Amino acid sequence: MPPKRRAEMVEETRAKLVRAARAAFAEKGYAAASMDDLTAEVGLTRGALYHNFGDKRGLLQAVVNQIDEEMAARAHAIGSQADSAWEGLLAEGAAYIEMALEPEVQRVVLLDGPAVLGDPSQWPSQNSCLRATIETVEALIAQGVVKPVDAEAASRLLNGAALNAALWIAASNDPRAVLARAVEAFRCLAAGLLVARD
Amino acid sequence: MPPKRRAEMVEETRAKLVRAARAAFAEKGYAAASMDDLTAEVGLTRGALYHNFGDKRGLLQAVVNQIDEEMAARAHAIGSQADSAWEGLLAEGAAYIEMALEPEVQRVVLLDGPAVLGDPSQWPSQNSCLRATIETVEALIAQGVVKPVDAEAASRLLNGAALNAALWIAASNDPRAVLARAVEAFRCLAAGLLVARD
DNA sequence: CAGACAAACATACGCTGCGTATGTTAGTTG
DNA sequence: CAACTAACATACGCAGCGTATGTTTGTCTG
Repeated sequence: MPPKRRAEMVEETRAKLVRAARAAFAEKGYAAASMDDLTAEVGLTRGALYHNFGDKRGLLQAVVNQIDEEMAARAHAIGSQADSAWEGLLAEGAAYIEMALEPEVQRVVLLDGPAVLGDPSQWPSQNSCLRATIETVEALIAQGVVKPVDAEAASRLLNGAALNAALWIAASNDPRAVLARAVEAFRCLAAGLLVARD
Repeated sequence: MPPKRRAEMVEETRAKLVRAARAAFAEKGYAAASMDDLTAEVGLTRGALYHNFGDKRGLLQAVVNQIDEEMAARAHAIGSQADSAWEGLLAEGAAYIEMALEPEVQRVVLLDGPAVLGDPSQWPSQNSCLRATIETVEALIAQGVVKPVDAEAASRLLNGAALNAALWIAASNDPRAVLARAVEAFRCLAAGLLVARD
């Protein structure tokens, strides 16, 4: 094993802290997660935490950024393999809803994130999911598939709808059934963006 | 002044606590609001709080219920004076977006509420706003104006879209301008529920 | 290559704040 | 009017965050 450089050690420490925080925040929620327990689980102390991330919020920010980027990557991968750009948008929305079913996403990104860090669109990660949706909508407008609406406004509402659907599904007794209802309603609403039909 | 009955005193105490909590939660957020300061402002101590509401969460629940009911009443009043049921739904949505601009609603009901109390639809207040929207949608379906979609699913997504729009607006530099963009996009999405157009 | 310097943590401390256990007062009932 | 209880206030313990202060280990320079 080659001797570890300083930078590598730091990166490893940060990664360990973020990994532990991800699990703790998802399981207990931000407020109930103890920084002492968190750091001890990976053989560190709070000293490492406050050195690397400033404070508890800083750690949450790092966790949120990581998850958010993973979500955007997954959503984009799913959306890009659809037959048409329009179907891509719908698939992207459905994927977003499904991802939000994971406790990590739900608890950390959708519930505690906004409450502790404020409006998601102001986050450093710039809410990757939102940006991806905006680009897709803009492309659809350019293709003449979607009406020349405000792409950002439409994307934000679409994402908001998907987000709320996810909360609904997660709290339900029969997630699979509710998921189907939510996706159907999502497709229906999104159709409002299309140019005249029939 | 007639001698105050015991029940009246209790009701007055509860009202004072809820009023103080509303202000404190809206201004500082749930986590940063101190129960000591809160109660002292209305000449009480934490003893009164834990006796009447059980714990800090209980107080938040009471505050949320109160605001939620006020919102539903306002939205219903606005929606019911529209020319048609369809315009009523749109007006209701717009009203919901506008109400969410108030710090009280935004901070307490939309951010801290879900994070601390969990999914809003599981709240004792049953999320009055959602119920109102569902009823409106069901009526529109019965009238043949809206496609026979899942009323609950559609209502939840509509509300979610409005909610997200509100967060966006509140964080923007030019709320009035963004409000207009959001309402326009909302009308556009909602149109997806209509039966065939043109 | 030795000494200085700073980064990367660990340790120790204080303070805030929640919840609870225990008092105290005032109203209600038999 | 005496016993009882609801409605608070007071007092205490404890967890947890942030910070101030050590300590070690790498890195850089003359």
